[in-house]
Amino acid sequence: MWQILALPESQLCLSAVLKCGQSFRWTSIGSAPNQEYRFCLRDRVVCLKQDATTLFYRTILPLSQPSALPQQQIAEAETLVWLRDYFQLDVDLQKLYAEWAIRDKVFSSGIQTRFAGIRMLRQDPFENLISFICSSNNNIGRITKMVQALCRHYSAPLLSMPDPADPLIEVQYHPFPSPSVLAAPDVETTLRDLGFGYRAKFIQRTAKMLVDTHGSADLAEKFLAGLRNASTEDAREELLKFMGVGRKVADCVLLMSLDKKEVVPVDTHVHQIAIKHYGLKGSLNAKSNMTPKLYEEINTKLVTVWGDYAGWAHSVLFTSDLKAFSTHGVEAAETTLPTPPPTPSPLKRKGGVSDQTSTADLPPSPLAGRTKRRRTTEAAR
DNA sequence: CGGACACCGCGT
DNA sequence: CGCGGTGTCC
Repeated sequence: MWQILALPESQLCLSAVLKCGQSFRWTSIGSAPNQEYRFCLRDRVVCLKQDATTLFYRTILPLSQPSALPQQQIAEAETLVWLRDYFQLDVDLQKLYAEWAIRDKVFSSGIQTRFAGIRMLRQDPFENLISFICSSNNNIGRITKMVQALCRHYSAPLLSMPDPADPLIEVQYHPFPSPSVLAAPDVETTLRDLGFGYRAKFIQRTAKMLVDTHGSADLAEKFLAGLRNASTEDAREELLKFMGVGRKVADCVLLMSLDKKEVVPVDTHVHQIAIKHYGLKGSLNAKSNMTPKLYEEINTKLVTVWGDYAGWAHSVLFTSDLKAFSTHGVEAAETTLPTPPPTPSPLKRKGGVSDQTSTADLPPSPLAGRTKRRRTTEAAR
């Protein structure tokens, strides 16, 4: 039943951090052995699980007949191809980490070992675009709920299965809705009622603009995916045309969906990291507005430090700074390093400047120990 | 062009 | 009050 997901480096199974795009959820595959993580991938639900040494996957097809073994094998083969694409397994991550460690002391002193195996996912452009439109003035926990509400409300469930943690609960797996569905005029009102606030209009307008411009949802999605072949500057220019998409959101989509590996999205959080570790001017206390000029300044600096995969490096630093991962890999680092740093995280911020990454911002991780599980019976992919 | 300011709702 | 910002106005 379970298939082996062959990995280019063993560390991935132990400490990969997966940001499941549409659910906008950070989770660590390695943090809770043998727990399942599931998400919709195109026409199916994919389950991931890992033991001490290996990452496994399996495929659940909708309406799948009990037998049909050949069909299942074909599906597993397809899933493997898609997972390799989704995890971008052809990118040699160890080589990248080695380069970052040479270029950057922050990497070589702790981060490199504690946060090994973190790779950028190649996420669907449309769902990622909408997810990040939701992210303005917002925190991860609420963004996750909003995107799940979007899926639950605007797409039919692919299938339903018992919750791995509690088999008495059936979980419905909804794919991300199509642009044409979200383009309907009444979507704005509905999303407002669902608590999306001013972002309701952005989502509806963006979806409508996509469908109107390209004629159909299918062509719209093909257009977005086609931006993978455009230059970073051209692709960014296209993204900035959408309502609710500024520089930060555009850069997130460029990096996480459009293969622009060098792009470093700058938010207040990254700003703090840049000040603390990379000599950017600014105060850790005063919240200065992010001007285009300052954005470029930070961006340029970080690209200079990290090189042409700067966006990937940024993801590692970002994860290491999340409170939910503040103790991640600390013990491993202590046993490996002769002189371990006394602080749990070298990047840990001080003071109450922007404490947006408290654990309360994060939804319960499906692979982390479940202490308090929400009663929701549906899961957006 | 850069600098204010509002924007929704939720958590602290 | 502030949040992993953006549109709009001046």
